[in-house]
Amino acid sequence: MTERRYWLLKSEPSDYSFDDLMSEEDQTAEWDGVRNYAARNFLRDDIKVGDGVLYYHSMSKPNAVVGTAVVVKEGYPDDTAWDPDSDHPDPKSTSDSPIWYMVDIKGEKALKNLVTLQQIKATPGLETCSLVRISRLSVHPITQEEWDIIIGLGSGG
DNA sequence: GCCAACGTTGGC
DNA sequence: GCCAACGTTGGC
Repeated sequence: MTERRYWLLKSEPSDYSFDDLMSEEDQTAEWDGVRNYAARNFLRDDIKVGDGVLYYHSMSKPNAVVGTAVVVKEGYPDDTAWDPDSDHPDPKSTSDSPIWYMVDIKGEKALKNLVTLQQIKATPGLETCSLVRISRLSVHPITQEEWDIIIGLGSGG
């Protein structure tokens, strides 16, 4: 019995925004460029096809969850690591022994209302979520309860 | 294996 | 631009 899990993925909108994702063919993109071991482990080991994704804009005005997506391909080697022309090359990672992993996600829909970091910090049930506690991580596991609260806030209810 | 120095992320 | 938090690196 596989249980659906939920994740929060961070991106700087000036780098790759939720609108950029929704503009892709099939609204699908590789989630590449993660160069942090904790985040890598989630991408490689834990994120499965069908898992729910909250798309969060960092370094933005405002910093906020802006939309939802779904995982359509699970952990596979991030080939941008050994592309010297990519944005995040890492010569230690090779196609024979990859270090970094990525997943593919498909954008679903923009939230009706942004759910800002301020709101998240001020909302009972969210104030201890991973995003608040470990702000530097780019991939966060979230619970179903946290997912439900954020979706509720985001749909204006 | 410890720890200091340094680099990066990201909120403010 | 500053600073806190945390990861990585390298000397010992």
